[in-house]
Formats: sequence, C-alpha cells, structure tokens
Amino acid sequence: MIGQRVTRQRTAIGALLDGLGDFRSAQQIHTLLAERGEDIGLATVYRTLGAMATAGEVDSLRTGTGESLFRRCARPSTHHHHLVCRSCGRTVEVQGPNLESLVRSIAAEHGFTDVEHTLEFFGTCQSCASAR
Amino acid sequence: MIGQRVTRQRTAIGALLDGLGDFRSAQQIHTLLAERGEDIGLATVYRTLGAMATAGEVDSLRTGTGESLFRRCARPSTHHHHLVCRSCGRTVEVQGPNLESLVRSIAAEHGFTDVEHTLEFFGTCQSCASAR
DNA sequence: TTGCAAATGAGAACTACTCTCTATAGCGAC
DNA sequence: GTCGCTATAGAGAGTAGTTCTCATTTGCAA
Repeated sequence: MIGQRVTRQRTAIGALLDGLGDFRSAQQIHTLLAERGEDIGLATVYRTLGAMATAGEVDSLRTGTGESLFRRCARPSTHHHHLVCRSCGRTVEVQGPNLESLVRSIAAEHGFTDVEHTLEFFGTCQSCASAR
Repeated sequence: MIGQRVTRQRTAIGALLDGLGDFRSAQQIHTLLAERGEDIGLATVYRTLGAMATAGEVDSLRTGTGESLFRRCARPSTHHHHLVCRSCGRTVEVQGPNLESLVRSIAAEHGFTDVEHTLEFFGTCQSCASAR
C-alpha cells in the first residue's frame, strides 16, 4: 500500500474505495466508514487519501467549491479525464483529447517548465436531472 | 461596472486589475491595494471580484491548493485557457483545443446535461526557474 | 517478547472565504 | 445644494475543508 505498514484503517479505506465507483469527498468517505462500523479518525482518512493520491493509487480532483474528491480509478496509470455529476458524484471516465503535444508546444513557446494540466468535466447526470 | 454605483473601492480594484497582467488571489489584491494607500476591506475585495467574475469582467480560476485567482483578460468573452506560473502567477493566454464538440458528444453519450469543463495549465516560468 | 519507528486520533490550528449587521455614501429627485 | 432612499462598505464573527501537533498505540523485524 502506501507506507510500510498494513493497518486496519488503511485496509478499510482501500476496501471501501474498491466498492465505490464514484468520486467522494474525504468527509463522505469518513462517514461511510463510520456507517460500516469502522471508527477511523478524520485526520487519518485525509492522510491516507492524500498519500494514496500521491502514490497514484487513487485519482483526486477539486470541485468548483474547493473540495477534494477521491476515487479509485479503473486505469490509474493511463491518462484520462472525468465527467462528474455535480450533485451525486457519479463519475464516467472519458478519453480527453491528447494534450501532451499541445502541452509540450505551449511550454516551449513560453519558456515554461514542469507544465501540468487539469481538465475535468462537471455536469448533471440523468437521474439527478429527472429528480428535480 | 457591476451593480449600479461607482464607488472609490470598485474604481480602485478595477484600476489595479488593469495594471496587472497576471493572476492574483483576492488576498494579494487586497495587499496590493493597501500598498497603494487604498484601505479597502477584505470582504469588499472578495465581493467585488466575485461580482466581476460573474459578470464576465474578470477571469477566475482555482489553483491546486483551492485558492481563487483573478485576472482581467484581454479577451474576456472569447473562450480561452491559461498557462499560469505556479510561483509568481505570471500568465499567458493560450488557445486550447476546441472542446465544444467533445463536450457535446460526451454529454449526449452519458446522458449528462449542463456540462462545463475546466482546462488550465500550471508550470514554472523561465525567471522563476532560473531564480531557483 | 521486545523495541522502535510508523501510524493513529483528538482536538487545536489554519486558510480561504462568506455572512451579518450597522454605518456610510452614491445618485436621482427636488 | 440638500434630501432621502438604498446600494455598498467594513469589521469582525462564522464556516467549511483541511492540516498540524503531540501523546498514545501498534505493526513488525529481530
């Protein structure tokens, strides 16, 4: 997993993420764990999710309101983007345009290095739209 | 400008943004105003920038750390993206790929509506790279 | 079984932002 | 010019989300 030790907390967080298809906030994950009877500190949830995101084991993104969302992705290593429902978090992986060459050319053109990009799509999914 | 009244505060914020090419946070703008002798409340800076962003008078984006940055753009109405230096905020407007048709097709494919997208580039500019 | 560093948890702290409420001040009418 | 209405401003409290601190616990190699 992340560090060197396998703990009850990390195992529980990993297991929860495996059974969860959609993006969830750290707070939601904390609540879901509590509902499963896993009493894990919020700080530990944040720490673990952060470490997993750094290790590339989960994908993370930020909503327009500044909240971080996490999700275990089917294809963690390959580059992809997400279409996320802004009300329920339902997530679809989408194959974005290939931006690698664009990134390289704009970086070179303007003398920038270490250029990263963020591309995410937010919308309202069918069931949330009809629920309204 | 935004609402109906022209106030000292709004004029000062507008003038500052005009002389500023790069993305700045609300807090930085507040500090810059104070350095110019404009004693304007932080809440007013936030309110004004928020209103300007809603009105399309300034562009806003969020950094990876969840901070909102603001900038008066050369082409406010036309759709464009930004390459932003993560240490000094230096900004270049870039012509991104045309995502409109992609957005429409993925929205239709997955039954999503009101789909928006965010695409920003963050890097290190030449002077910040050599300063290190 | 022991020792020790990694990991946890509770709660304080922090950051960025928003709200509340009273005072101030644009600006159209006179 | 001045009056009056009400949009706007400012101070400071409040909020949400996240991170830090530090004492305690625990995984795991020896």
